[in-house]
Amino acid sequence: MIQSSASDHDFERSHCPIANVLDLFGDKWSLLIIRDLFLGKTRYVDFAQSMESIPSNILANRLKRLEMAGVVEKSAYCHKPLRHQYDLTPKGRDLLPVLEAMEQWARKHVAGVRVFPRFSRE
Amino acid sequence: MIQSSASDHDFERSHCPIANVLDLFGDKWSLLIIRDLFLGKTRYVDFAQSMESIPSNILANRLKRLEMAGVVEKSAYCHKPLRHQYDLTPKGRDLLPVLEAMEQWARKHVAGVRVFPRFSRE
DNA sequence: CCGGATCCGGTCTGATACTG
DNA sequence: CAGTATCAGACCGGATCCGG
Repeated sequence: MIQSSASDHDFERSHCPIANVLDLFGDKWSLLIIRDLFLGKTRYVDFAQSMESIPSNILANRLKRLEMAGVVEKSAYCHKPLRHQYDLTPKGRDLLPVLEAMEQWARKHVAGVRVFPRFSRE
Repeated sequence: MIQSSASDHDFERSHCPIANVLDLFGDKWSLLIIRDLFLGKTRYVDFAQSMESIPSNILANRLKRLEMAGVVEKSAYCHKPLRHQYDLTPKGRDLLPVLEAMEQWARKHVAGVRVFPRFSRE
């Protein structure tokens, strides 16, 4: 029997917590959007202008994904003309330790990084 | 002049710590390999068999990238036949807080995750 | 102008096959 | 065992276009 049964590798993607996180945020942009949300940005253009110009289709796609994942919430803050804003949900705010850990690592190991004006912790 | 000068967006990819980390590990597999290294795996086949079969070319590519980034070290543990092993460098071991933060988040927010037998903290 | 949607070329991913 | 080769298809990034 060459095919292994499910029991002999315990950390499939679906069961491993790290893999679960990476399935949601394992790309170059998602966590940068989360970072910008922590830094107080809320509107589409704010994200688009920050972080050396993320392509607009990628931005729209990621915002949708983050919204579906329940870490970002979209709401209208103006109806005429229609304008939206994006905010972190509690689930999204719980990602702060991940960003902080990354920031610490980069501060220690990557030369020339610029330190944040501290994430607004709430 | 349509092209904007470099000075008007402060958090370019090259200066933002988060972006720096994501440039190195911002994909679905790299941090899973790091995780496996923390869990004590050292050989190519160990990685290949873990994490629901990562394609072998991707694995080879990521190992090379991680090595070039200085977080993983490759050495021969046997010369006849030639066998290699991979180990975390101190720089790589400093990624533990990132993995822990992700694990915590998944444990809280993703259903059905299986908890690690605690990363071997050294 | 704002918030995307669409199109398109190019790069990267992933599955499998193959080699030393 | 430890990768490399190949190749189709997914995804990315840049530009442009469109409705409000």
